[in-house]
Parts: sequence; structure tokens; C-alpha cells
Amino acid sequence: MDKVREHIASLFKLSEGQASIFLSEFTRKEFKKNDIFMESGKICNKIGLIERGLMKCVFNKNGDEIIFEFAFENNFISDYYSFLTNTPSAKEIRCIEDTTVYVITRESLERLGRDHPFIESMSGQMNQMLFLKMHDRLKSSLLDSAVERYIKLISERSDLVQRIPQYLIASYLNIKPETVSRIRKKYII
Amino acid sequence: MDKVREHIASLFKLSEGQASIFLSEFTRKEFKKNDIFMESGKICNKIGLIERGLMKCVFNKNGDEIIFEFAFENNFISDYYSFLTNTPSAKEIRCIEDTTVYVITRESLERLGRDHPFIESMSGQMNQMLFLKMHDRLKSSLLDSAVERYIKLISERSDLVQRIPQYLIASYLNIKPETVSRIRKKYII
DNA sequence: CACCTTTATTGATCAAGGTCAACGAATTAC
DNA sequence: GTAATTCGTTGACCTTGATCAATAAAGGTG
Repeated sequence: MDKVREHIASLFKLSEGQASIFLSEFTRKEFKKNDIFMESGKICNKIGLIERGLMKCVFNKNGDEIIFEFAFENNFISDYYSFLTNTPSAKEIRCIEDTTVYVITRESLERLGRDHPFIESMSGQMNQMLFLKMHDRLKSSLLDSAVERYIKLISERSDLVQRIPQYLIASYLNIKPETVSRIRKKYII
Repeated sequence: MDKVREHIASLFKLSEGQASIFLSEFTRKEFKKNDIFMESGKICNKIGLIERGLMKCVFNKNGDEIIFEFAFENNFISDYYSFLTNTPSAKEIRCIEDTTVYVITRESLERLGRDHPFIESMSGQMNQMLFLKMHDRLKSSLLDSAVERYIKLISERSDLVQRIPQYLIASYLNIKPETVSRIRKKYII
């Protein structure tokens, strides 16, 4: 858990002690490839923090999946929208690889927040990071073509591209695998 | 300013006193239709709160504008992305109607934040509201067709639709005015 | 190693929405 | 009231990316 703690401490500018307090309420869980971490339709009452492995968070659009996000080592994974609004999740979270994840429940987090003011500030920072991230993606979806989105992704997220099959990358970019293949043929290699 | 104060107090669950403190640092400004509130390319160092009127916040995509958002009575108006990240704004904010707006600068807000802890919590709430809003729009842009986006908008934001010319609605939905016209012909009237 | 499943590529065709141009209605300006 | 913009509608055509189908390549599994 040390690497995760270090990462969290630096991300939220926490002391070692604070990071330890925060992580003390997490429980380690193991998932196999294709296991479901969170079912669609339920209110999301937990937040995961991935030690090892890879998950995807997907919408279902009349039968086929549209990837909302990926999460791997040191990333949080949750439907934070459902978590905040207390509404049933429109997303499913599933493992793409065998994954080890530390999990905290809503209750534990709230209890922690009552005892430790720094948790409140973490949640503020989290909201801000998520706003910025959503903004970036919305902007890209408003302004960029499929080609531009793909080119940006492979230059900015080569970590993802290396690790994730092309048809999942396509889904994340909201384009079809065939189109990705054609873009690659035309612009790369 | 009373209506605005009331609105802010209820939105952030502030006491009358807190709302007054918050608003004390705002300066009233008047703009005419077509006046620019914030130029593209500059770091956004202010937040407006509209008392009367209507503004649009737009991206420029090779010459033509794509509307990021509208703001009117009781709404905040800013490029909060630029504000938070301290990076030059990719958006321009311009008045669609004559507009009266209360404006606070970054420095004033920071000063206020140092003296009054409740301001910190307001900013946390603001980040959360913006995350949720961005999330909704991203989701819609991932899952919905032009027709679905338009139908949703007219049912959910009839206030906007009544007040804003069709070509601006089109731009907000990231579709062309001709397409809106065709959607209306096919599904409405 | 041979088989089976999953993933990627390619071609042919299709659909959604964009582009361009013309026209008409509505506003605004003089 | 007439001219001049601005805005909305319509038609013809075009582009992007989706769909469908076939095939090839890669990875797993017995």
C-alpha cells in the first residue's frame, strides 16, 4: 500500500500522517478479470483506489458499451456522480485485468470527515479535479473530430494506449473500432 | 441586489449575514448588448453574478462560435476553468442582451476567503455543481443524438429556448441551425 | 501444436448531420 | 414606409463516421 499512500499524499498535499488516516478506512479487495466492481442501476456507495490492475467504467447505450473512463494503478475508481447525487448509477464498473483495489464506503468516509477536517478539503480538491477533467473532455467532444481526438489521446495518454485494446480505446473516444483502424492507417505507421 | 442575495443564500445555504459578506466585494457593472465581458486569450480573473440580462460564453472553432454556456439572472458567469487553472481562456464571454452584473475579482475573493472560512466551503460546493453539470453534458454528448439533445433541451430548459434565438440554441447543442430547423419540422409543430 | 476465441483490418454501403445557396419572414434602421 | 440586416426554412448535395460482412492476425487453452 506504500506506493498508493505516497501517491495520495502528493496528489492532495497531505502529510504522511494524514495519508495514513485517510487510507486506514480502506479495505483491500481482489478482483479477477471481468469481475464487476459496481453494478449499473445501484447507488454507488463506495470509492476504490487501485493498487494494481485496470478497470473500465462504462455506459450502456442500447446494448453496446461506451467507455466513460479507465482507471489503473493509483487511480480512484467510482461512479462519483452517483455517489454525490445519491442516484442510481447509469454506469457499470468492471475489471479489464486482475485488479487489487482498496475500497472505502460512504459511511466510513463520512465518519472520517467528521473527525478530520482535512478530509473536507480533499473532497473539495477532488471535485475541482473532476470538474477540470470533465471540462476537458466536454471541450474536446465539442471541438475535435474523431481524428483529432485519437491523435490527442495517443500523444497524451500513451500509457493507456499501450495497455488497452484498440476497440476499448475506440469506445472511450466514442468512435467505432473500424474507424480507429482507418485513422491509424491514414495517419500513423 | 436583494433578489441575487436571496438566490445565493439559498443556493449555498448561507445565512443572510454570510450572503451579505460574500456580496460586499462585488462591484456592479453595466454592459450593452454585444459588449464583451471577458476576452479570449486572457486569464480569467473575475466572476460575474448577473442581476439582469443574458450572456453567452463561447469557444471559437476556426472562425465560428460554439456556445459553451448561457448565463442570465442569478447565474454566475466566468471562465471558471481559466480562473482555477490560471491559464489563458479559450472562451469569450459576450452579452446577448443589455446586462447588469456584479463582479468580484480573484484578489477580492481570495482576501474574503482568508477572512471567512465559509467561502472555502462555497468554493467546494461550486466545484461540485460544476462537476455535475459538466458530467451531465458530457454524458449527453456521448449518448444522445442531435434530435435527442434538442428534445431534452426544449423540455428541460424552456426558459432558455424562449429567450434565445434558434441559431444560438443550435450552437449550444453543437448542431447547425439548418439541422435544428429540420428537427423542429419533423418532431414539433 | 492445433483449435478456438478475440481483436484488427479492409471493402462496400448507409445514415446523420454538415455545407452551400436561395428565399422569405421578421426586425431594425433610416 | 422603405431599405437593410438578421434569422429561419427549404432543397440539393457532400462528408464523416457508422454499419455490415468477410478475412486476417493474435492470443489463449486443451
